[in-house]
Amino acid sequence: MKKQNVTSADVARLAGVSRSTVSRCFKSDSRISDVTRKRVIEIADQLGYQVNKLARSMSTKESDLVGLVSSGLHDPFAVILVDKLISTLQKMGLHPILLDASNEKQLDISIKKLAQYQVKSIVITSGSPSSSIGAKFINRDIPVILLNRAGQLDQANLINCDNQKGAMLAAQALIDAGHTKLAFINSSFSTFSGVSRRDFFEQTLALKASAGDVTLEKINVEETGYQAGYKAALKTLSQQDHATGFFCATDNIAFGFMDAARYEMGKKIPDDVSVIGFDDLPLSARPTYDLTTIKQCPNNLAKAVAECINGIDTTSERIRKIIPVSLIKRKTIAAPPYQQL
Amino acid sequence: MKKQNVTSADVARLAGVSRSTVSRCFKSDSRISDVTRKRVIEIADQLGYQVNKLARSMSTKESDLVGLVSSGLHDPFAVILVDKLISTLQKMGLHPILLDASNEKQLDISIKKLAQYQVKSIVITSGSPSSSIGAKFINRDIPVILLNRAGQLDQANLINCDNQKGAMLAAQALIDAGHTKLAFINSSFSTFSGVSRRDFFEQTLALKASAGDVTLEKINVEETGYQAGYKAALKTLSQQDHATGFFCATDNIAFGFMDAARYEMGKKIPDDVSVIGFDDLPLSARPTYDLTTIKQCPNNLAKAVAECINGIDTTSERIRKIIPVSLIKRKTIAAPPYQQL
DNA sequence: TAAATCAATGCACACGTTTGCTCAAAATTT
DNA sequence: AAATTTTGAGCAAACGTGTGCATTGATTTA
Repeated sequence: MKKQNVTSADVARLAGVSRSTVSRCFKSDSRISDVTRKRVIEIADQLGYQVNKLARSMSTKESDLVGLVSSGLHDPFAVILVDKLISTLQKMGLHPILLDASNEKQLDISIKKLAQYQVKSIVITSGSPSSSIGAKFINRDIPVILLNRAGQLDQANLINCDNQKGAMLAAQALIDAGHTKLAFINSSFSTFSGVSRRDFFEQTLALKASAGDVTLEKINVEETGYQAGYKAALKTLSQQDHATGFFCATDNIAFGFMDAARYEMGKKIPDDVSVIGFDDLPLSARPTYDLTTIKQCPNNLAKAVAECINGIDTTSERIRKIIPVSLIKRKTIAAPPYQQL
Repeated sequence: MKKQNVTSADVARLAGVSRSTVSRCFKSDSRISDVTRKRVIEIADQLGYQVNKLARSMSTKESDLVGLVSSGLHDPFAVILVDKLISTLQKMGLHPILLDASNEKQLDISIKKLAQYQVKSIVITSGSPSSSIGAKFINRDIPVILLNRAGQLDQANLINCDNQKGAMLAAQALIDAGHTKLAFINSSFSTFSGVSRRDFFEQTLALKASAGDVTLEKINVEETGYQAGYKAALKTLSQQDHATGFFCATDNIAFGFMDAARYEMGKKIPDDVSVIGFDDLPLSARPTYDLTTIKQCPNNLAKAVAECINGIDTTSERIRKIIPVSLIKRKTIAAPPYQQL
């Protein structure tokens, strides 16, 4: 009992023109007299006619559809990023099909289907899809954009926030405050961003260490996000001679760390321990945490993706883009406590 | 320089069969000899052939695409809900196209495009799209599902959490603790859920009020979410004889309320004021808040949507579904302080 | 005024599937 | 062995649109 779709033929008949003319009325470039166009559009509206994009795509071999794969919306920064991505794409007239990558098996199936929809491009945010899957897309000439994610794929376009600069700023901030016993907190299921930050952090310290001596403890916990930070605090702060300056791979981890430090271990922040995060989530600015952190701007990341998608047609070059970060000073870093005489 | 798509004709040629046969090999129902099917599929795999869903949809007039409109991912509960929706739909072999409804104008355009993609159904989560838009879809026989949202549209399918029960439980909890001066906190840009909870809260109190006397203050603030709660606390707690039992329309509002109450107004929770929220966000269980709240289960909501989408083919009846809620007792409700002798 | 240019529109094929109908061969029944 | 049913597979039309080419009438140029 489905109502028959109203098609271009219908409006053509009513307008007394050919289907071609109707078709051209809905594209900007074609030369159609203003008077005809106006009449046709009017009749189309009246009939409730809508272009069938599926048919159009088939004919033009182009599509407004974009695949957007994210490993669930559990990580708060991922949420903000996806949100920005969606609205940015929408403004460009592109339509994202979302894919959940939490379940690797499901993902494998679904990602294939994405190709079946002839998506214009596929953007993979930090998460777990195996690189072999991305390769499949490249085989079919569907451009792949890796966002804040490892770049195993040679042919993919890469967009990353400046983890190196961020890690450097974090190191600098802790050292400037006088800390010498530092630690890096992360989940052992960490994403590319996490290990990248750790490596650059370590690297920066190695440079500084020549001046004074600075120790670095690398802590990985078999949890993710908030829970990882929580567990990490329990573990490390119970030790006799624990570190005093903590760089958490993400703000979310920092929240867990702070909560456990305060409520379970009775530590004061920043009096007893200093903490710095990465992301600058909205929650970080709230009085509960007031977290000093490295800000990466989702807007700029989204903008870069947009430019990348548009640019892909024109250039065959793979794009490599680094998005700047900055230090946001709040209230979780202070001088280390006066400990041993 | 686009690589030519490999089509069913290509695999047909190589397999020495007709296109029809290839087509039927990828559908379950048709009668094709096992040996042919196996050979065809093998060749298809080898060629990297993928069904072109656009073409298929055009032929079958069916689509795996589903429109999912949400007013941005700012509200934390919305995020969880959307997340569950995406993974649930994915499991069903459906592909959600996400639409951001924050910007009403953009939305109007984008939602039209959704129809152009011949979506199987469109689900609108709590948010702002005008009801007239929904009506457009119904005109085109695209089923509309309203999720936690007002049901102005007669022909739409409705799925809501049990706001009535929730409000009742909240009222009961506060009254049982001994509170008589109650308040309801909400954003003045509130969604349907918010006003619904308020109305049921008031209604429940009216019943109780016959027994003892209970006052209700309704507070609306010109902010949203966390900020609304924050401002509300500043405003109401500065008054001489303020309420002691607060029902916040959402957990997120409750967080703002608690933060302001504690850090700006110097109140202790639950010693000075009691708070109850709605949603049961993960954050509510953390020690920072440990918020007593009404839990609504995103899983069940998503499941209901799934069933609804599936059921729509078979029955022409509009679906009305209420999803149960429950009270989660934590640490933000206690007896009111001993105030006036 | 004849020739050349141009603007507006129609024709018909292409895009990649699905599916009702047809048909031949094989299998089964009488 | 003849008649019937079943099985496997091909033909061709349909889905709704875009677009190169052809056509026609109007306008400009020589």
